[in-house]
Amino acid sequence: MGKVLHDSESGQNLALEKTFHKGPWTSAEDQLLTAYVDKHGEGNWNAVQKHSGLSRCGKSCRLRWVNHLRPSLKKGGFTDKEEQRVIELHASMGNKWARMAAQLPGRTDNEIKNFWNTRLKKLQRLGLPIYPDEVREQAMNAAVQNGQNSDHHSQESLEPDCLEIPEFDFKYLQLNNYQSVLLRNAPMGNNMMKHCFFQPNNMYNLIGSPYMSPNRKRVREPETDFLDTGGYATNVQSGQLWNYPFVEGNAATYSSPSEKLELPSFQCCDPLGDWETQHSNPMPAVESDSTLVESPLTDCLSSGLLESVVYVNVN
DNA sequence: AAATAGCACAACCGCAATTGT
DNA sequence: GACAATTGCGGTTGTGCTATT
Repeated sequence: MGKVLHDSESGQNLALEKTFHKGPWTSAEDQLLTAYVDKHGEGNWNAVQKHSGLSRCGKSCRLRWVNHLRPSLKKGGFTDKEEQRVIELHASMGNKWARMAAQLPGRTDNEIKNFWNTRLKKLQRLGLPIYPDEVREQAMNAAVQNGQNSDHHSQESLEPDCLEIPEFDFKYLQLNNYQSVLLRNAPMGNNMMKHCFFQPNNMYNLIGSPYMSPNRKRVREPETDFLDTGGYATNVQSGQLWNYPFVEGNAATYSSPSEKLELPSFQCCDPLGDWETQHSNPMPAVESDSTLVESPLTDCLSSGLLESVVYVNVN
């Protein structure tokens, strides 16, 4: 890249201004950055280009180091255990990639984010639930317990700086009685019912956001776009407990101009009404990300948790 | 063989928080 | 306290590879 000319006010005097190289990193650049960090340590990233000869901005250097060059990074795909952990963490804290990465040694937020988004797309395309059955079961159990114990929202439990995340703690999940009844009374064979309930948005809206701390002020996106009715959400428009099918495939792309949902809401239907009716409606000829029905499980799926998700749906 | 879709990954961007002056 | 610089985070996009049609 090199340099770019910037017009001065008059447009006559052109000054050379340093710009930074973009795009994929070369091994030479990696070496320069690694050498710099070895010598000076992490941090002060804007000084890198000044002292190392790298023509990269500080942000880019930091990102490269954190995501690729750090010696502690784990290489290779996610193990089943790591997958499980990611799912649990996501169920617990949402799109808090950095926090999730802190719980997964050797993994970066970017890795986790990519993993999750890929997984999400895949599941959405298949019309499958985001969270495996066992995760949902745990959540439901916790929800039932919470129904008996209202002390789940203690100040202590909301302590923001408490980054220590329980193995899989759904104690923050809150369900009101109505939802609990719904869950308990859902027909056993009606997986759709359960799926609806534990789709991401719902899950998120069930969470008391314990990690969005008062101290840690970073509040970049609304925790929910739904009415907060005490730990769970209702659809603003319909007043129902369920979200309507969403249209865009990716969580990140599902947003209104003014506000963003943290997760996609591709939940199905009116749970109180005629799920059967809706479910029996002819579906669009072409399946898209906005298609919410469970599609025939003809796709070949990768091994691991995803398969288990498929399995529970088939049965 | 070419076109297309899906996937995995890398990197950039904008914004907000934090830190330094 | 105000401002600027730096850092960190999450969303998004681009690219290359592979599988499928």
